[in-house]
Order: sequence, then structure tokens, then C-alpha cells
Amino acid sequence: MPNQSTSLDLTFQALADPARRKMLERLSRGPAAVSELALPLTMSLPAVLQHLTVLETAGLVTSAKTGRVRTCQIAGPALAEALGWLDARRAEWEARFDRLEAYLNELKEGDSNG
Amino acid sequence: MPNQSTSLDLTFQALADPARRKMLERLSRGPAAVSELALPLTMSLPAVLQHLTVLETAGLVTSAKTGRVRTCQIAGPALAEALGWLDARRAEWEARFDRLEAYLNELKEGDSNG
DNA sequence: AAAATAGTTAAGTGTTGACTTAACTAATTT
DNA sequence: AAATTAGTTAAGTCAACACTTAACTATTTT
Repeated sequence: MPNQSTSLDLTFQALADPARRKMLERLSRGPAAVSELALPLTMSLPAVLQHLTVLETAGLVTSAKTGRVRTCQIAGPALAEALGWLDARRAEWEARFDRLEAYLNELKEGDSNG
Repeated sequence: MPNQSTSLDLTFQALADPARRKMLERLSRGPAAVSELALPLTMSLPAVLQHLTVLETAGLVTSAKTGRVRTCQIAGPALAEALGWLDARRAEWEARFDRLEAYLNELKEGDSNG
């Protein structure tokens, strides 16, 4: 059975690793070379490259090579999609919470009137 | 070496699975029993239980048993933490974008004045 | 041209993850 | 009390992950 991952699968999976989140934190402040992303990480360069591939496959990062330097950039859409999913859950959760609150207020008013 | 996962690791990891996201989508509309969460999923009940454990460990869901029924609820804070991290990245990304835009506008104005 | 820099590929290892089936417990219903 | 329902535990399998080292390719710099 092929493992057909959706876009959100790949995005959240990519976000689940602390090394990859550090890379994104750096990139959200501006473009950077691979070795710059590697600096704060205590792992080999090939490992960093593998993390970069995961980020690119998820669409969270794009990169291009100039000379011998590969410059990486954060990409908006994948980030926005993940944010959108989470925000939809929060919205539903809050709507439910608000309805409950309104109901409780109604109960309280009815109580003081009866 | 113990694998000390942070809260965000666990949260994003939990969100990376489509079955778990479906469970959360259901729960964001209101509490539900385990078997109700299992309904739309094409897997065994034990598998659903394992997913539920992952969600609870990540703090995304709480549950309590009454009689023979376990009722599950979505939990706000873990969701908010994940949202917060993503939103911080977007904010930084947008701030940079805005600065770039302002700079380009400045260039354009300078161009028409010189 | 030689040495250093920046990145890349391949291959192997140990750990987690996502299931499964089988067997079981504890509440309800009939 | 017997059958059903709802959930749980244990154990095993197979694939995916997160690395590693070794060896290699391009591009600069000296």
C-alpha cells in the first residue's frame, strides 16, 4: 500500500522536529545558506540536508544554488495552510464555547426571574 | 539517550496523522465517545485507542470514563501553543515582507524624483 | 595548480510509528 | 444469569525516521 501523504500530513510532520523548527525560525527572519542553518544544530551536515529536503517536500521552504552556496527561503502557502487548519479548529471550539456561555447566562437570567 | 520531546514536538507530531486530525475535527464540534470517533476511520478500535493516547499525551484532548463509555473533549492550550508558534513565524515573515515592500516603494519614489 | 569551502550522495544502523489480531474486563440490556 | 456493548491490554509486524560515516563533486581562494 503506497503511503499517499496529503499536504497537511507533510507540513505537520515537518514541523514536528525541533531541528526543522529551528531552521524555520531562522528562515522566518530572512534567507540563509545551508551551513548557516546548520550552525546552531548539533548534527552532521548530511543530517541538516535531509531535514532541508523534508522542509522543501512539505513546501515550507524553497532553495536555489548560486555558485557553491545554496540559499534557502521560507515559503508562505504551506505555513498558511497549517495555520488555517488550526485556526478552523479553534474557531469551532470557540463557537461552541460561546454558545455554552450564552446558554448558561440564559439559565441564570431565567433563574432570577422565576 | 532519552528522547526528550518538547510540547511542540508532541503537538505537531500528533497533528501529522490524518486519522488524528479527523478525530480533532469531530471533537472541535463537541465531545464524543471513542466509538463515535472511530466511526469514520477505517481501522480497528485498538488503533483508534492508540491515536487517542497520542492526542492525550500531546495535551490536545482530554477524556473521562463514565460507566463503560469514555467521553473525549478537545483541549484548548496545546492547540493554542501550536497556533502561536506558526503565527510567530508568519508575523516575522510578513514583517520582513513589509520592510522589503517599503524599501521597493522608496526606490520607486526616489527614481521618479531623480 | 593546490588547498579549502560548501554542499551532496550512498549506504548502513537503531529507534519510532502505525497498524494488526487475540484475548480480556467491565458495564448494560434482555 | 446470559448476551451484548464499549473499551482495553498485550504482543508482534513492517515501514518510516533520524541520524551516522565515508566518499565524492563542484566552486572559490590562495
